[in-house]
Amino acid sequence: MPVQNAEIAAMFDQTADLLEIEGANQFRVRAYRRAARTIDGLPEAVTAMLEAGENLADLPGIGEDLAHKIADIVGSGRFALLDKLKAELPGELDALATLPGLGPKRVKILYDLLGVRSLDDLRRAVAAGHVHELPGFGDITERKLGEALGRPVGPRRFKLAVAEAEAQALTGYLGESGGRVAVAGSYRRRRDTIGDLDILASSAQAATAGDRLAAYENTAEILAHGPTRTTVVLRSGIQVDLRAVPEESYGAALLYFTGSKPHNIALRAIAARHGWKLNEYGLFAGERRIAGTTEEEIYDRLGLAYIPPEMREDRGEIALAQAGRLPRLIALADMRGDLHVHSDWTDGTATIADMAAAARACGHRYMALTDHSRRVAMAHGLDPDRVARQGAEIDALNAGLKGFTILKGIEVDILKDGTLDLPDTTLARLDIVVAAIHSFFDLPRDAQTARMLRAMENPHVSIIAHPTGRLLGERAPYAIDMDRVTSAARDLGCALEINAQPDRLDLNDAHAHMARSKGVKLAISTDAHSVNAFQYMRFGIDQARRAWLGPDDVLNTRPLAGLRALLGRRAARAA
DNA sequence: GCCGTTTTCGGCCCGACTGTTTTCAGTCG
Repeated sequence: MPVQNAEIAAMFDQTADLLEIEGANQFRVRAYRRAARTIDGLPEAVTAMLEAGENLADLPGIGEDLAHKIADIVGSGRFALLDKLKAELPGELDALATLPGLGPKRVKILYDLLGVRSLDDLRRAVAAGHVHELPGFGDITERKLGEALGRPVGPRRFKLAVAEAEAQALTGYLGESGGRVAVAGSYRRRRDTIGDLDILASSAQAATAGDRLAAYENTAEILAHGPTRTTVVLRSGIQVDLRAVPEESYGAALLYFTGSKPHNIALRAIAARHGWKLNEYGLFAGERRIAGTTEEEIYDRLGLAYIPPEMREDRGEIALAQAGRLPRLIALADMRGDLHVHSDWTDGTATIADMAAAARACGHRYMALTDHSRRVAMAHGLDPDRVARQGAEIDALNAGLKGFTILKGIEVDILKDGTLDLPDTTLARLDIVVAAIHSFFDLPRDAQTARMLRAMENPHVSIIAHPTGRLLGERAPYAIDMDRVTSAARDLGCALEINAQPDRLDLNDAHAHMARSKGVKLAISTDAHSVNAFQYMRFGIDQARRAWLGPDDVLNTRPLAGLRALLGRRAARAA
């Protein structure tokens, strides 16, 4: 099986971790991390790029040396430098460094002086009281490490929708004291999950915001509390970092704390090339502040078009902003319909009429009713007869609707062998066919990919729903070769879905970006099972913007006639 | 290890907070 981009990125990240522990040149460490981000964000498989004769050294952050190393990894499946580092630093030292308060230097001290190689080793050393005697350690550090070891391991991430509810309550409370309050960080970049909330407060008495956060009723623990920065953990477990900044630095601080970190580093490098300095207080020429009140003036001064937060990942957006060629990103207002909707005919909670009314209340002009097919027995999936009867009900409803249309659709199951759960004769009578996998999640990668491709080859299939099957925090995506799936989607004229359910957000941003770069059309749909679920559309829009999608990339920005034309083009191949 | 409006070597983003120190290193974002 060819080496995946994510595997190469993981190897480089681990190499960076271990190099750091060894005390290697920090810029060499950074080079590996940057290369890992580049590889991870590529729209195409590295193996395919090499086969096509492309020079990997042309990629940002990858030079001759790393290009050769990547080629070696692709050829052998192994990375010699990483193997060597693992031999020199056995155990799970990189995992140790994820504990709060432990970085590369202290991990090295623990390893050198106490032989600590794993979390269990450290647990024993703390219990034995050996840690506080080490240079650079003390009683407080030892106690905090003991506490951290007692908690579940791994950085906890929260779904965007969960973080949003928490953030809105908190900013409402903080805003009561006056001044501006904004949530920055990965929340503002609209990542699908959020590690912590970065909140910016600007007011005449800026420092009081920190005091208010410390006194917030949902604050469970105060980790740090200084004049400009306060860090707490809320009862929900979400960590909150609050920075209080003066009004004239608001834009610089918003830019800085929105990140991403690689984006900031790239901006600072541009500032440095002008002989300027960019920090969270402004853009400075010597002592003189030349920008900082707004993000816009900083981008402008650096010779860049304004980059929307969702694009700030250092995935090529800075070069586009320099050239004035940033794409016009899709917005919620562009959406004209929803193409994945359930009713109480299967596992939805509302009637078709009520769902249509709710979709219409969102400003939509159409919705595709796509209930489950018979294979999903638990949801009372539709057989051909019920599909026909449902179609009659939709005809009757449409006759009474003005300015809104219910499209006849189905979410048909993709069976284990890639055939579909309903006969072509049934599918042919529908306006739109959404196909999805709901079973056999653990097939081997090649088999799962072949299954998906076979389903896409059926010309009645308009859209593949939630193409990786992931449930955030609950179920990993099934093994599937998205490079091949997106290429097949392009070749076959089949669209892929960005499922807007906060638990799914599937395709994710990177895969949707890959699809867009190949010219594949996407549908952004809520998979609504209730009237309130149409509100989820905005989370799908978030991920679409992170994937650089514009209105033209998306099926359901089209007026109904335009949508029918696009769907018809696919169906015409069937005839 | 990368990279070039400082162009093939010598730089590489920058500041706050904590704990362990007694002027600062490490960590974090």
